Amino acid sequence: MSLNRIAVVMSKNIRIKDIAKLAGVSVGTVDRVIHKRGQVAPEAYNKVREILEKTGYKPNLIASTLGSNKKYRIAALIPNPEQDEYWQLSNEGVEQAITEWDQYGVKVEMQYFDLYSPDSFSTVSQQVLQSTPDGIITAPLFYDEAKQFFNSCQRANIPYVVFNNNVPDANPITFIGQDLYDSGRVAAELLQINRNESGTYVILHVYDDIHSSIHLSQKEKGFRDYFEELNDKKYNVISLDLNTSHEPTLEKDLREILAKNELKGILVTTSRGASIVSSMLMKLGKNDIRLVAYDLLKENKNYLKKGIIDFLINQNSKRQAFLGIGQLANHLLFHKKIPASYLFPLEIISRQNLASYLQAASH
Amino acid sequence: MSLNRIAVVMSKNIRIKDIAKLAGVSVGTVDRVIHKRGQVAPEAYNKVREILEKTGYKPNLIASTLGSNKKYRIAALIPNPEQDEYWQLSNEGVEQAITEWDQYGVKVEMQYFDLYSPDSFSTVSQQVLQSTPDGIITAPLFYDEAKQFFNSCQRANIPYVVFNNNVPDANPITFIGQDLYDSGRVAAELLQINRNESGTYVILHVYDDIHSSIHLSQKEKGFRDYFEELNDKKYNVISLDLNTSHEPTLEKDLREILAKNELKGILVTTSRGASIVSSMLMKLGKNDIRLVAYDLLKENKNYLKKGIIDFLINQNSKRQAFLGIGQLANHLLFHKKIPASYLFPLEIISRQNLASYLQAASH
DNA sequence: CTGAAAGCGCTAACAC
DNA sequence: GTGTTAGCGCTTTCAG
Repeated sequence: MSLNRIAVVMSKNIRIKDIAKLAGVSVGTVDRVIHKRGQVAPEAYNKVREILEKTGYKPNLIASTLGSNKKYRIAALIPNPEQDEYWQLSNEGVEQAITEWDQYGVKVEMQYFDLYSPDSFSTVSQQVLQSTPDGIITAPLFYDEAKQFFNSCQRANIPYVVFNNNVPDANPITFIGQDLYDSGRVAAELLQINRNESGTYVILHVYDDIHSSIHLSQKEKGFRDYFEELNDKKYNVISLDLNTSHEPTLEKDLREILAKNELKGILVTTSRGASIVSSMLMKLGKNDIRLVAYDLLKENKNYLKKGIIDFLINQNSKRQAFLGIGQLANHLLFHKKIPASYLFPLEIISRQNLASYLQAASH
Repeated sequence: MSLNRIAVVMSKNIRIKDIAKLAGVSVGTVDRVIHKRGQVAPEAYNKVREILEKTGYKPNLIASTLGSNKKYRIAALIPNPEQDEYWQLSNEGVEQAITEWDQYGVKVEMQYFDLYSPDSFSTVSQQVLQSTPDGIITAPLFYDEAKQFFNSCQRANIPYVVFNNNVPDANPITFIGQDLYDSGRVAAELLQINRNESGTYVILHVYDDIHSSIHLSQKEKGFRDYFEELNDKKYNVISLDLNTSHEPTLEKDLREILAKNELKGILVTTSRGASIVSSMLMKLGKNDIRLVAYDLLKENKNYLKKGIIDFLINQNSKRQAFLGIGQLANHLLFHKKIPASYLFPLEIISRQNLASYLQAASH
């Protein structure tokens, strides 16, 4: 019975058993060559490889996971969701992933660190390492501490995925996030489009913290480049850091900025910075100033509906976390090839398409 | 040994075997009550149900599919992809689904009908029925023919999902598409925003075919409502049908329309209608007219990059088809509850975020 | 270095 | 009605 004959007769998927028979060895040996585990005589090895090629054998992943009956533990190292609504969304993504992957024997343990404390990150990351998970997902907010953590992971041979923002030389199995430079460009476009009058456009980093500076400066670069490429002197771009959490100070600073007559548009780079800017704009009755901000936070959605915020750019941290865990699980469970990075589209949300996004998020 | 005790001791997932032991029956019986197959004594039935509840039993889908070793055939009844790039995208979605679901024993057979021929749809749909697939996915472009087809499906007890556009009383297991009314509103907003000068906004149905009229009129309604709600006489909205495929006629008509001085913005409702409008705008050097169109067709992407098209609204027909098959497969394989409709977000694509979408589409 | 065999959790045919 | 059992395709011990 020739190979061809077989291929024709049983167009059914070919099994390890079939390979074994064709190669004149046992399933055990075939398994050994497929997974490179254990020693196999060169002769047998070559024969099996050959048949594997010829038949185009594709392992049945379902049977594989069932057979190995392995349980995997993934550690999710993220900022405390109670500190910030943006991170609450990430947390929801993790929770969604937990239910999704539970049936495959993948458990996800959440580990929260203090959003504002590098030390907290270090401490918790140590704990994570000590628990020797099979995989890790994290958002590396603090450069130095993250770097050290990743080194430890590499030494311990634990695969990790990075989401939200990347850091140089992180070398995760995959990075999940957005192109922040383009994000800044999109924001600029939304503010400027159709607006041919001269005027000032300001980019505000509200509640900015040192750790996110790289993050935000990329947005700023995109924002500035967009206007520069227009090559039109009538557009004036300025950027401001309002990195205090003292509300009165913030309000005072903002009041000054917003008072400028020639102010045409504002981009707030931090997702939770948008609400205070919105409320000030509302108080001052400035209806002709365009406002672009980030993410579907509760307040942001409200100000979008009211028409104070004109556009939101969705960073989709929920899906980022969900997908990150999915990638990790696929890597662990099915040994799937994972792309080095998965960049999310820059979703533009206005009052008109908000509902469509909210609804889609619920599935 | 109390239930509690067990829950604590083995936080491992509970198996059918465990249920059987706890209920004092065999796995066969448990299986019968879970799947309502075969007769079970009321007593046993209740006991098992009770244990099922108490333990919160979740079937292991992996084992389930492996054990049942069933093969499913899904028929995808879509327009010939060679006739239209939009449908080519759907076709790609189907192909993607094929590789995705192959390992689960789900085969998808594509059946093409002529995009412009209701009769072709009828003929092909007959063939599909005769092949008695386990599930069907289709885009019901022709109302009467689709209606009849769905009736037949119901009689044959074949589950079907509808995507792209819905028709009244289709009653699919799920509908996958977009909110077209909101789609029109989004388009209007993108044309009008920041533009405070008075002027005319036109909605063009290019190459419109009778069959898609409901489809397009919903977009038109959204478009008109947006402007009406602005309640400002300075905006003038008109709509035009250019339902000929005779290019010279089309060009002549277009030239007339575009010549109007007060024309500020155009929405082209059909995805492939955008390119001719774009090329005319370019030829006439009309740079101050805003253009909004649909979908990431090759030409549309080019005109977007060139700045002729300002925004594209992405209908994502590729993902629609992919997801539709996914829903069907989940229904067949895992008996998962499927939402009655899955509405896609209205994605706004500009020159600035185009790359982010193209890249995301490749994963 | 290799083969045999016992699982993984669920399904479904079969016997009683 | 119900229990038993042989698979599904792959993994992983355990002899030899």
